[in-house]
Parts: sequence; C-alpha cells; structure tokens
Amino acid sequence: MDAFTALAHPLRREVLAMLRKGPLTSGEIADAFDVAWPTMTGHLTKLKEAGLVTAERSGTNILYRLNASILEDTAAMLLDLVAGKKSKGSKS
Amino acid sequence: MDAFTALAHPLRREVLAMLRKGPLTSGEIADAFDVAWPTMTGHLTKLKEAGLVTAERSGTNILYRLNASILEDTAAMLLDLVAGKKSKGSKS
DNA sequence: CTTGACATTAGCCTACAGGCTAATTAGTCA
DNA sequence: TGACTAATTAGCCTGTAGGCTAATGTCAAG
Repeated sequence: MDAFTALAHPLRREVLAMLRKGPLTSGEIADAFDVAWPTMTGHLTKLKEAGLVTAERSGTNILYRLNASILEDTAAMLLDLVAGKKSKGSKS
Repeated sequence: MDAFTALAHPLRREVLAMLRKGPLTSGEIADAFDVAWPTMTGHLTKLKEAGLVTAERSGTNILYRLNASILEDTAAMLLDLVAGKKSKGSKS
C-alpha cells in the first residue's frame, strides 16, 4: 500500500498524529480508538507497508514509531503538483 | 470525498499534474488516459467534490481548473503530522 | 511446560471504489 | 426543429477496503 492510500483513512492519520509524541505499543494505540484490536492491527500493518511507521519488539509489546521522512516526502509530492517542480524522490 | 481520499488514486494525481499547466476540458483529459470517458467523468467529479478542481462551462466544453490552495492545505496537514504543530489552515 | 497477557492471522461479511456500456442531458449550428 | 458533438448519469459487475469474532502465535513468569 502506497503512502497516499494509507493516508486516505482518517483513523490512520489520527494514529500518525498520536505517534508524533513518541513510539507507542499496539495496545496503547488500539485502546485510544473505538475499534477492535485486530482492526487496529490491520491499519498498523498498512501504515507499515506504506513505510509511514516502523515496528519493533520490546518484550511482550511491540513499539510502533513514526517515520517522518516518508511523510515529508509525500507532502513534497503534493507541493510538486502545485508548483510544477520536476524534482522527485531525491531525499535524505 | 475528502482531499486525501481523492489523492489516493494515481490517475487522479496525474490529472492534477496535467492541470498544473492550465485548465483543460473533460475531453482533453479523458483523451490523455486509457480510460473510457464516463470513467474519467467519475474521477473528475471526485476531484471536484474534494475541492481540488473547479469546473466551468465554456460553450460545449467544460473547463476543469486546478485549485491549488486545497493542495497546499493538504500538504500542510501532512507536515503538521510530522512537525507536531497544532496550527491548522495556515495559508500563504 | 503451562499459564496469562499482548498482538497477529484466518475467515467471513458488507459496503463502496472503480471500471465498462448504453442511455440521457446540454449546447451549437444548419 | 433536427442533427451533431460534448459530457454526464444510470445501471451493472468485480475486486478490495474495512469491520467483526474466533483461533493462533509470541513472549515473560512461574
């Protein structure tokens, strides 16, 4: 799943906003929203596939962490649509 | 349809890129892609609902025009997710 | 190795996106 | 008016996103 598609779902954008403050476990994220746990796992998997987050085990928990560079890249692509810049993909 | 969802489809992003250079008719847009005319109308309608383009009659033709401010706004929301700014709707 | 908590996978269901063809509306011109 | 062109609407079909429950895997503790 590409970043644009991943960002299309409001819940996934809210998850990203949560992760801004720091990494969180799947349980903490799922608990913050009114969805079943497997549903949240599905959203997190899509965010991971899009490269917007990274996952890392921490004992029994799994920490999800925001990957800011992909978001910045995606925002840059949007601005390219407006400004007509040709530069693509050259990041970090 | 919100802007993020509208941007999720690659063909719609390509249409926006085309419109960067100036307004085009539905026919010109449909002709540039390998899809049936009604299919393109559907995409254009979604872009219009998202506020990303505006439509205006010009004789027998209908001109579609890019609405840059919504794109800029959307890009700003993405950057907000990264930077942690609370301000929304900051314009040029 | 069994138990208990955390998280994902599997399976199923409903709704809607996205594509097509055919029919309809809107506007121009003879 | 009638005909022709441009674009949309209507209707149908297929695939997949997004939700749930139930089952399974993974790790720490005893």
